[in-house]
Amino acid sequence: MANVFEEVVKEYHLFKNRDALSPHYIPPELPFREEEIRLLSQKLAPILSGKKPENIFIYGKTGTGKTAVTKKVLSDLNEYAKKKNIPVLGLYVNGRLHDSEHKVLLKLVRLLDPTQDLLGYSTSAVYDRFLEFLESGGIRVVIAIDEIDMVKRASDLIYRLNRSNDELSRSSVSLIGISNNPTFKDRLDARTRSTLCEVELVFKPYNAEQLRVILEERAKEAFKEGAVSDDAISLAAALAAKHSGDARYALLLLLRAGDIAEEEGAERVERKHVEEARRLVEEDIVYEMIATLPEQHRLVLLALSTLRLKGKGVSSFSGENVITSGLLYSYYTKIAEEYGVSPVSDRWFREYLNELDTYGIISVKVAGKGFRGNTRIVELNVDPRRLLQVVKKTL
DNA sequence: CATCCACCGGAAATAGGGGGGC
DNA sequence: GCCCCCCTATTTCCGGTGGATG
Repeated sequence: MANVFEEVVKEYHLFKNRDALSPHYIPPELPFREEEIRLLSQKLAPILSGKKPENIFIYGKTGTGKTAVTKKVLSDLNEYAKKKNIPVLGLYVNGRLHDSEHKVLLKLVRLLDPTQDLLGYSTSAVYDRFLEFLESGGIRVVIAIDEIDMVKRASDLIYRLNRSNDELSRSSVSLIGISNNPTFKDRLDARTRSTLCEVELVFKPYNAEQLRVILEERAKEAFKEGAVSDDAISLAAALAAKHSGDARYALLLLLRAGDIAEEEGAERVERKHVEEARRLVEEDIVYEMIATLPEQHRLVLLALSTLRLKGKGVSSFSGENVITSGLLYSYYTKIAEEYGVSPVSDRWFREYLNELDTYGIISVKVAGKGFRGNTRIVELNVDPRRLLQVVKKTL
């Protein structure tokens, strides 16, 4: 038998460096973010002459380059400081991965000194070690906390880190908070807000033209010469522009389109591959959302898709089989019991239906003729089989 | 036409969980 | 550590809607 890996590991014929399209890849150049880079580095520059930079709050929608710009500036800062032998460090922490004060502090200590393992120590012990380390080396740090809105009790963390400047004489701590949640800032108490938001940077979404340039540049990295048509790139750019100017989405489209083209052995990535990729990506987003829905919502969807697949429903005056909310409710209660979950009241069930409707997963409409009063019928907007798979996996 | 039915959705009551003050 | 308060999720209550029914 031939080596199994001969089969599985196949050569790409279109991709040169597929990773260049991955969301984690930081390109050497960040087009259309020169101004943001300049501002950010300018605000951080005092740290190189022994002064504490102001704290900075960065806000912008997903895929506007916040993370890439911050990482780029921090890595340049580190590089420069190392070269000039200045005790300065830029640290990057993702708040989604380290979602509590304690976890962030642990991560910081580990970044400063990978040999330290403070698992199991109290928060204040970790904090003390952190300060000790800074002060002993006279190190000034900039701490960037990405997706800071995901950190529980973020204001405590901000307050504590900022206050550490009172206890440090030779060193300092500056913060960069990054968020794409517009309500995060408002949710902070006034004191924390003024602490964190000494300087504010807003990243605007890219437009279609800018996205096209970004994609072209990245495609040069990722694909072999002539392996992508201009059409494909323009379409991906246009679609992403509609998708609130999200560059990450644009890159994902191109990546998936590339995969599809590879798969079918096409000569080039064409428009149709991007169209196909878009369907896939869109679906993925929907099913991802479904998988992370609260349990009760998923049970409602489970009940609905099961009914649909069984073809059970009430026939309307036009002869179609439709599902009324009342019918669905009684079936949902049954399903919930089966899964050992106590069903919610019919009133709240109706709220669920409305929510799922605003998400676009289902549609509810007043039935009109053939049904009493304001009875509504429920329709499923996604494939019931796939939904069933996704939901059952999570129950 | 009067009444019924099946459901809609607002408002108030309640429960449960977490944070903050002492 | 304890208790209270607040916020959110949910239930309870109930008047409303509009076609069906006889």
